[in-house]
Amino acid sequence: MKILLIEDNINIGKSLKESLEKNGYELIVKTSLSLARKYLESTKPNLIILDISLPDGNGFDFFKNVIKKINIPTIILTAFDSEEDIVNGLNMGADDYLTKPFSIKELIARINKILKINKNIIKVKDITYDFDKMIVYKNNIPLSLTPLELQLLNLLFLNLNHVVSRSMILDTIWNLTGNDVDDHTVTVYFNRLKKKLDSDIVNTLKGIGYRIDEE
Amino acid sequence: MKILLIEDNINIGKSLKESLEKNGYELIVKTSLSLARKYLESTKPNLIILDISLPDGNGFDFFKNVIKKINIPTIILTAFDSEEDIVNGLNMGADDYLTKPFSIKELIARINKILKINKNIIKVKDITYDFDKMIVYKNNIPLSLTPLELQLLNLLFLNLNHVVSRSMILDTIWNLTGNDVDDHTVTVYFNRLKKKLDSDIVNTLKGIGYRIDEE
DNA sequence: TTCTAAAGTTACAATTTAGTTACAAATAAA
DNA sequence: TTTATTTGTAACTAAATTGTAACTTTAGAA
Repeated sequence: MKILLIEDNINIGKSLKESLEKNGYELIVKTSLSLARKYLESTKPNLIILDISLPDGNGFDFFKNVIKKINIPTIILTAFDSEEDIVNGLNMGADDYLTKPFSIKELIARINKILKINKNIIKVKDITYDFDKMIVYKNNIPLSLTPLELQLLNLLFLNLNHVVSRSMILDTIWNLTGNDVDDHTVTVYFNRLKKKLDSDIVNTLKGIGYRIDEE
Repeated sequence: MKILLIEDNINIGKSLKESLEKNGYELIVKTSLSLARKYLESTKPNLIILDISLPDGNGFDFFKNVIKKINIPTIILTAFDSEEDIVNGLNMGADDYLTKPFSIKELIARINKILKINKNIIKVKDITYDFDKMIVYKNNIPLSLTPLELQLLNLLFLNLNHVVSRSMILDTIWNLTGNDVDDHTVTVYFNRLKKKLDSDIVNTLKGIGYRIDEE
């Protein structure tokens, strides 16, 4: 498990590296937002620990503009301990917010919790979908889906509990801005997908789209 | 959303009740573990806020022996602020751990996070409308509406507390700039919709339009 | 209170939509 | 190159949705 620490205080970086490695994590430390951004271009860590006050900018903005888009769980770790900052950080979508000075053990406990929750595996009824591996299992037995079927299912799982419209599907999977496109293709694909899944996890909303619900 | 607070300090109970109710939550307060246990026999709240030091026992044990078994998300809220207690509480499986004195706003932000509050749900009387799933529930039982009926209702919910005129309906749903269009179609649709909803949430304003009011 | 226009109600035929199956073209693998 | 797999299209079926017409009721103005 890879954790990225964005923090300019070198002492914190050093002591965290030691503690986290003892707990089986790999810690990468970046001391500025620009270095972090560069790192994130080529690597996707499992979790980010983010300081707010950094030499080349503000962590809140970085969270909103960069991290949210690539969807990596984040703990904000900062000296900014005002109620407003904490509430703001949490409401922005940070998975946790810790104020300095902090307990390393507590941080590790909170990291463990978040990584446990943010497993990239979703199970709905008898179907298990692994986002990282892009594998679909039915009762733990891998299904063989074609690339397009997989993309389709991926889109549905990415929008778990949300309706995905046919036009969005055509747009995302076929890169077509649905106007005079053959709409039936979507129907046929869902038919194939449903047959392979042999499970009623895919809901059809006539005239609207398709949806998978969490249980 | 029902939240159970297990806490013997009556002042905390009172101020939390007020704040949480402002945020759309229902708070039930129990001042001892035995009372809480009794309550949990007949009801399943969506979240529990648990104090540790209670007149008839220890919150940690209660969490392990009672709450974990019925699997309800829990925030531990206590004066026990030692690193050991915090780590212990989190590792036991509590969803969060806050120490007293605490900020009510932060608590609410953490509650929201845990409940993953979906702001895209509106409830009016016995009808619940889920914008994400595009489902309408009557007393939590899904109604089967046709696409146009759903669009119609969607329009009314989007304009909650505001009148939607017939011409706007024709314009939005039927893409017609209402002139010589058959106006009665709208009437018929509202008739069908009202019949399915079997609830008096849709108000008719003769000569003006239709409206749904928040409670 | 009466009258009238607006809204409610019911029934039905026409249309739309999704599901299904089959097949040929395109692509990838042996 | 041959073979297998994947992909897009077409034709058909079944079912639900939709719009209209004809008739009734209601609310508010005169």
